[in-house]
Amino acid sequence: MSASNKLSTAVKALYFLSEAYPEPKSSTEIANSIGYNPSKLRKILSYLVKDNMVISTRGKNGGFLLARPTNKINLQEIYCAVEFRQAFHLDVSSSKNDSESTQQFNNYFLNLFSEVQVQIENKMSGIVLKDVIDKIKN
Amino acid sequence: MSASNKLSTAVKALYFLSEAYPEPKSSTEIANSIGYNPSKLRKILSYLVKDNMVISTRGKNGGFLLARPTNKINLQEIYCAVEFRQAFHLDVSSSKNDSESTQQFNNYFLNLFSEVQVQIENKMSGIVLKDVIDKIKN
DNA sequence: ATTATATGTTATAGGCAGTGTAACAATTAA
DNA sequence: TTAATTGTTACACTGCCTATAACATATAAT
Repeated sequence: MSASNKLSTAVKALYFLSEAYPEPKSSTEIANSIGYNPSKLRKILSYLVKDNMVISTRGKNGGFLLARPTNKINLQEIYCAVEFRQAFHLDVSSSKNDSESTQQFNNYFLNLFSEVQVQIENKMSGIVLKDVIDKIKN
Repeated sequence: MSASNKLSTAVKALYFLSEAYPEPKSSTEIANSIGYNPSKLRKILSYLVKDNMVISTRGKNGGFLLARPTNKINLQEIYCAVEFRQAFHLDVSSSKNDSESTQQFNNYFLNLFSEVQVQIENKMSGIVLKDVIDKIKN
């Protein structure tokens, strides 16, 4: 992948917000709790805001608030929000003057990897934030 | 992943060697054919030699030769030979002074991703070089 | 033996992405 | 009006991959 530091950071932040709910929390508070840089965290949280998983309010006493119950947010959604590349993405070097067979190999791997990508997406879609939280709490 | 330029390059080279068999081919010949740098290609081929998929002979009239029939080489084996990182590898930032819940989240994703990794390995193990060649030849 | 040729390995320079941090603009509640 | 907070941009640093060259090692042919 490189399986997304951003994904796990987002999940940790969402967990923190779910525990704090309904009190909004600042990026500094969250970052201190999960051991991350406030500025980078704001960037990640801004993606979650755009995809309606988190509500943000600026200004004094502002902060971030969970927008949905934890069983209405799945991992695939979080992943897509924070990471633009597919989890399992293709990286074959290709140019126009490749031979025909080279291009066919490239296409073969393109298809193979998109199949794998679908499997991963299905798996992650089936896991909601609540599942993860329940599991780590034992 | 980043799904391995090296993997597809190795497969292209193995295909070229299977067509040339039993005549050995030099890294320069192969590289020209598949559009790659001879020096980098030698590095990749050296891994295939170590894992007994290819035989190399140095010196005049030397070169590379396929060591096994194409139905006895699978994609997973090629991948492991040329790429050290797992196809789907974990990259969570962790340090000693992480909170307990942070560590639990890290472990959760570690497990999740290793499950996915097993799925990918199973899929790639089931595909032999011959399958790929047959498919690209239609 | 010598030579030509090929692999195997090391080195180097450049690019590109991710990281960690700071700084600033935009916004808003008090 | 002010203080606080998000949202965004910038920057230096690192690490990894790429592309290429150069050199050490080995070997078949002569």
